[in-house]
Amino acid sequence: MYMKKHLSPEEKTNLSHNIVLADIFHRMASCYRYMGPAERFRAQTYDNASRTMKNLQEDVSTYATDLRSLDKLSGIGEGIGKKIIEFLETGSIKTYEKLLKEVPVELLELMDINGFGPATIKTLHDELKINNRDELIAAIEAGKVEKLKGFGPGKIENMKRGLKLFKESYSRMLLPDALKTGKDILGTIQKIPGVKKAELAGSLRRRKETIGDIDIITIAEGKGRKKIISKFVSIPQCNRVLASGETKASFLLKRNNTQVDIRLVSEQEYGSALLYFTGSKEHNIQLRLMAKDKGWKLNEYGLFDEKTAKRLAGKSEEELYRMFRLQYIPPELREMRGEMEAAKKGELPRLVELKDIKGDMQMHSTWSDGTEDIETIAKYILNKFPRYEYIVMTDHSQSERIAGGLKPAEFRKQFSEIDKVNKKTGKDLLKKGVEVDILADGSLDLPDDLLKEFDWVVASIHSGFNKDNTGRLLKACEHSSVHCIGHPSGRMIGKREAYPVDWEKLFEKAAITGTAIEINAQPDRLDLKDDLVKSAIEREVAITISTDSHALSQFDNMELGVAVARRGWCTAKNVLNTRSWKIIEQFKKKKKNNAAKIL
DNA sequence: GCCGTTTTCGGCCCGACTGTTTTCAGTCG
Repeated sequence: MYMKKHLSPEEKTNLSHNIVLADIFHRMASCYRYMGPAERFRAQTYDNASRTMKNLQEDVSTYATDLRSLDKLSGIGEGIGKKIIEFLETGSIKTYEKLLKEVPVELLELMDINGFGPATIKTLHDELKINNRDELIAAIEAGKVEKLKGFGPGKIENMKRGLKLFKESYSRMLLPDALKTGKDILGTIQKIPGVKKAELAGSLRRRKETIGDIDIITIAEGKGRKKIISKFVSIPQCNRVLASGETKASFLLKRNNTQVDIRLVSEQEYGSALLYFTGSKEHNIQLRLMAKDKGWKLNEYGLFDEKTAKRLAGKSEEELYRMFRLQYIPPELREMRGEMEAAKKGELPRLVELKDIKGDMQMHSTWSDGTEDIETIAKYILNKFPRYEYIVMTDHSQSERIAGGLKPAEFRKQFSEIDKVNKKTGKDLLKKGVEVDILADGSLDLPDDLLKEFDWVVASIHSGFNKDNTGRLLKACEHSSVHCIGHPSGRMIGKREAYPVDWEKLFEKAAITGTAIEINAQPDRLDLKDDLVKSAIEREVAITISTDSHALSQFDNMELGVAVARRGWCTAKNVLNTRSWKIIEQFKKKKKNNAAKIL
């Protein structure tokens, strides 16, 4: 029996058991799904267990004192509980190893691509002996697939699209995964004796939505460097060493073979190294051109006079930007989207920060498809996010049957539940909201008289992506009770492309009607994306940042939403939920008046 | 494999959409 009572702080912050188990259970689910309809319920069970693992607050080993405590977790019973314990004790699961012999793992990965289900993959495997992506691509090109029954041109087109998206996202991690991994490695490295300072650089520091590799800059002087490098490449997360020299090391991570590059620099060089390795490449090229123009030279070691080779700057990024007579440019803006010009004029925005956020504008409870009840959520927020003044409960409306969407009468019941919890906690934290479906014709999924009763109405498209989405969204904006458009583009990063929308028209309409546009902070959505956020606020559209949480652990995703807002040049002023609820009430009032004028 | 004021068996969200068909299978959420 796995017995562990006390965990070191290091173990507590290491979440990788959860991530690995979530991955294994997901693959087991795919195996069972592949085996056919008879196993579909087992498959679903494993997918549930996978989700539970992903959403756990603490490492699963803290729960795994015995089977009974594991059993309390939702979707974990005797069978899966035993497998978790087996994994913690031995590092593997026999049933899983056995399944992998029956179903090639590469086939399972195909199942994660949009348009590929178990039946499609089984046919491809059985009829054409296809085992992986490359063989599938070859078979499509050779015209073999189109000869199969049920594989018409439309389906093949769809498959090609899915494959293309998959290929693009294949080698990149989603931002939150990369952040977690990066911080984990950073923590390990900071503990190595002789490391004075260490910081994440690269696209991770710029908070791009997907991350290819992890860059870390560290300060370490002189003699001890060699020793430090050898410690670097022997940290437990390291799988294979690619390079290991005097000033830098590269290795692949055990978990997913992501590359990690580490640079050692002196204190004098730190700022220029950080600047250089943070990028973007285009931003750096621009800076180097400016340096050259002034008779200087800029590289990762510092800023130098070209003739005398005298060091002019390099200790900090601030110092370097000052030399160029530029405002300090935050990493999120270094994408050559006008930041140089703005910094020259001193017109860079003061970007919104996580601490500015006063509330969360979208979340789901057990009333629809969330995992926690309203009271649990309220208490959690009061404890974990004491600075929040309000959170808006926005369960699904009736059309979203699969997500347990609520009928009008049920929303009214939920209203009194919300009142009850607010009374009980003595705080006016919870607001009555809804994520109402925008139907195919642009009408809403709930009657107008009910919509008027909500404190906050988010309108979202969930189906019928090939309809006139622009028209539907414009119509939703024109509705006097709609305060915000939820996950406006409908994209799922690496899985589903955004549906086509005429963004100019939408932003114009949102600005005129006074409808807010959401930045949805779900890791695979990050929707609206950064460049569109920038064009939205240029047209003076109000932005909200929401986690769209379905579990307690997801409230932390606010950090990601704020990162997108920052990459989209948002100040606190652009973001509605940096304001008090009183101001939001004023926003709503204006919206109502505007909509009345238009209609 | 999980779950249980229909509890140890027998269910397990179910409708929309798409592309293939010409009444349906597969996929998605």
